[in-house]
Amino acid sequence: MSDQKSKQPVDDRVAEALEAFHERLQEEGLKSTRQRDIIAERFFVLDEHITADELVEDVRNYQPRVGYATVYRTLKLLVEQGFAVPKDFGDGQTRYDPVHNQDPQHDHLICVDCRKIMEFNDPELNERIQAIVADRNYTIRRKKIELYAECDDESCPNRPEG
Amino acid sequence: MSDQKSKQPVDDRVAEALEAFHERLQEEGLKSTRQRDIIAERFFVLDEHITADELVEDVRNYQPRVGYATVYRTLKLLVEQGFAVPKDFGDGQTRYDPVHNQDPQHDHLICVDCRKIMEFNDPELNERIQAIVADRNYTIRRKKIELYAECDDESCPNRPEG
DNA sequence: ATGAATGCAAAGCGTTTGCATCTGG
DNA sequence: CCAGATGCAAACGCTTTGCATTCAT
Repeated sequence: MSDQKSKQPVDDRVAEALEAFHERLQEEGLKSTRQRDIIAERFFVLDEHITADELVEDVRNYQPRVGYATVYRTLKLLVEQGFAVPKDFGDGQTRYDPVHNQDPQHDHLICVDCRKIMEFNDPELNERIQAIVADRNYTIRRKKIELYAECDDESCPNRPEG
Repeated sequence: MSDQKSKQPVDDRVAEALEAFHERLQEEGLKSTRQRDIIAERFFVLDEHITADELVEDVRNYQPRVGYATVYRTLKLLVEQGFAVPKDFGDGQTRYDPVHNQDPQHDHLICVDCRKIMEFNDPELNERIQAIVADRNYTIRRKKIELYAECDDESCPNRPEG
């Protein structure tokens, strides 16, 4: 029922990601600004399927005057540099997942009723995918797997509909 | 006028789909109008990963004054009634796939360089997915699987590199 | 100091909606 | 007839961009 991601020290993971991000900025000759750092840090801390909107709101707790443009630009940067992956679950806004060195490519199981998003990582599934791609002489870059289903949570408003 | 993609009787499949669509309209007390019929027919005929925009352009060959609103509304109707599935490949616009009774749920392999979209259907993959969902006491409704990879086509740009 | 980053507002883009007008059952 | 469908334009929500200002290096 409950699904915890890991007991690893989250702060360490965040710090590691931030350090790598900062390194990359230097390598690229880009600047490390206050808002950029905060946005990246909060992005790694939140660690959810965050929308730009949610991130703006959160970051404004630390940097009240931050603009959407800056957050979008930073998200774009994070994606370009491989620290984030954009996801689309069909609700009109793009969500972003941080890419941790450890947990590389998880997939998603989404309840069609309550919209709860559960992550999973299934090695057998990944093997099969690898085989499918290799059979066709492709070289895989990334995958997007979303399973839409009904969960059996009591709190799920399984509305019958008309 | 030369755009057949299989040797199967495409016309039959289209006719079948149209008939089913028409039936459904009657069941729902909805009307069968000229533009609605054309849009649905062209949608089934094109049978690609069509965007609303492309469909409008195509339909205007038959119904010049058709508006985006009508096409979007018809696509929405097709989705609601189970004749179409919206897909998002991350390029900013929604694409639609017709749902044929036969070929139920195919997945996609997309070249990150030339954007070519290849369909596939892998029973083993489907089995594993079924297991993943069942293990968590979910009931699957639909899935979205997109594999982004580099193809080895000669016509594919961006091929070599470092 | 100087080019990059920010914030604001305005523009873009795909999609949806309000409304007056048509049309099919 | 009359609810439902259409076409147009305007509205919408998310995302991007132009530009003057600010800031890191």
